[in-house]
Amino acid sequence: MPGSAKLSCFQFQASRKVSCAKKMASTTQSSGPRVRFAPSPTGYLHVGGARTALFNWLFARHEGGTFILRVEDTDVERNRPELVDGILNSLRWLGLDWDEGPMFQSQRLELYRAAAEKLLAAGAAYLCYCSAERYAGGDAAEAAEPGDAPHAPRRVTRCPCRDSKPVPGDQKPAIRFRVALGATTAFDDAVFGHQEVVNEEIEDFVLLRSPKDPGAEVGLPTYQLGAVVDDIDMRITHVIRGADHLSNTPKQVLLYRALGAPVPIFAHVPLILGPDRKRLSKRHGATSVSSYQDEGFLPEAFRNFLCLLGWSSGDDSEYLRTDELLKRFSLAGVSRSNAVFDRAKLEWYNTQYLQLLPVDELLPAVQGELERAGIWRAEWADGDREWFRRTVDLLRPRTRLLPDFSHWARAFFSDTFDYDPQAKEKFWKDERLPAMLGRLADSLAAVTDWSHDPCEHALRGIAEAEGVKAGLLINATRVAIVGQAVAPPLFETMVVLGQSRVVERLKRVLPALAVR
RNA sequence: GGCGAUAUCGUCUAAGGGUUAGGACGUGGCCCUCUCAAGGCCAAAAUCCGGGUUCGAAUCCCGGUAUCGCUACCA
Repeated sequence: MPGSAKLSCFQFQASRKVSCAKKMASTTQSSGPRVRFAPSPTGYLHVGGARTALFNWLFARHEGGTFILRVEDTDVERNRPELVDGILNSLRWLGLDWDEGPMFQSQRLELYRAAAEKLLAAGAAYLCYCSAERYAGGDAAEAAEPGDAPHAPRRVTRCPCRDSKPVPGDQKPAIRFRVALGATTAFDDAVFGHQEVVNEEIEDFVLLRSPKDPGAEVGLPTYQLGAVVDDIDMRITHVIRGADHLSNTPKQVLLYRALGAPVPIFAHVPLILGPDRKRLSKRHGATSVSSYQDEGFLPEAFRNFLCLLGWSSGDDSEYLRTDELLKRFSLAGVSRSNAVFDRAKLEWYNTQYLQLLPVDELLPAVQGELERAGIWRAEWADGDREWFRRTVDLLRPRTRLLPDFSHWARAFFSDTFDYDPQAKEKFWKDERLPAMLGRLADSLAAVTDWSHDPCEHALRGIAEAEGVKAGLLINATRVAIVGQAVAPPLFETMVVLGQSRVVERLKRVLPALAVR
């Protein structure tokens, strides 16, 4: 059996790597748990992956451990290296910072090959010359059209190469793990509890693929080998990942044992589903983190929402800021059943954060949005910062997503804005309005102390003189100065816009009104 | 087909043998009001089915069903 001699290779590798990665922070080496997030660059970071990353990150931070990032890019067919940056950016946007990595499996191939060779030498693995088709044996029916050809019950197929001395065929061999029969494999999952399977149910899974490249001696590692070898090498103590791996875990437990390494603690987290309770996929619309970023969600809101999908603090808290999350997070709170991704609730979280966040924390996000819209002005960052702050504060109870600041609230930041036809239709009906608004413009122009009450007095005075309800004039004025039916209370809006702008916009609108 | 996992309002979840089964989103109503939000109040809304164990079961056990996952030289 492989002893500590086998392990020493990994220990050496591990310590070398760590000392390299940590050469700057050489002071206090954390002794807490070590966890990792290991995406593969076959797409953008999707919400399921993001939540897995979040749980890992929360666990690491809560426990004072280390969060490691590893890119699992061993599938050359589906791999898209250019996607890595996007994944890293999404993690950064979510505020999930990592302590080590990103490591790339494609750059660590020798490690996996060495491990496979050792297993081979120890008899824990064997060479398999079968093509994938031949290995699958009589199971070709599986590829047939669904609906017909019911499956024949079968046990896991064992490759003929396993026992007989294999005859090399025309293709180079893959290396398969030799699952020991007549035993069971068990582990305790931190979320799903004790798991046990009889080894007969575990197929002799591939460790190293047969080389595609005619020149290559050995092939690329499969997920099972790569993940286990790396988790050993990186001294991962807790493997927190999606529940789709629960059924694979016994294979990995077998691998840890065969490699003479301690088995980490596994914690599988339930999957995220679409509204139809199918696994969340593109069919359900936006599934990538970046698309939510683009839509104008706040990362903290998104994080809060994601965290409460499949995890509960145990009490009734819904609104949990990051420090609160960090304080409370534990694997014990992770649910065992899959959760439906509920966009409406996500939006609710966003409105909550838009309103409850200290304004100053919101300003950079709003600035970013205005920049995107091309209406940001540099003076709002320094001289007029207080004005900007007040305006954002005034607007935010009515915002749901960041683009609201540059869409319906555009008139607060720019002099070029559109008038909503429905708003005009609704509030510019009365034929007395042109005259009243003209008078209001004059009256407002004469105000000396431009603030809430004088504005209100001016308007109500005119409404009274004309014998109309103040509301009529208020609503018409709102449309005139911001182009929208939806906006903050009128007199606060006036104060924020400033006297000259309000008067100018009222006058500008008069001709159009008179025509009606 | 085999193996595994899961099952509480439409959705996210709380209640680890004794509660009128709680909260949140969403939905409906009312209040507030200058539009629209926000906010406040109220309402409807659930223990998958069947057996056990127990004085007592959402909770423990068994069976069924449904759903999800794995069953790849994907991860």
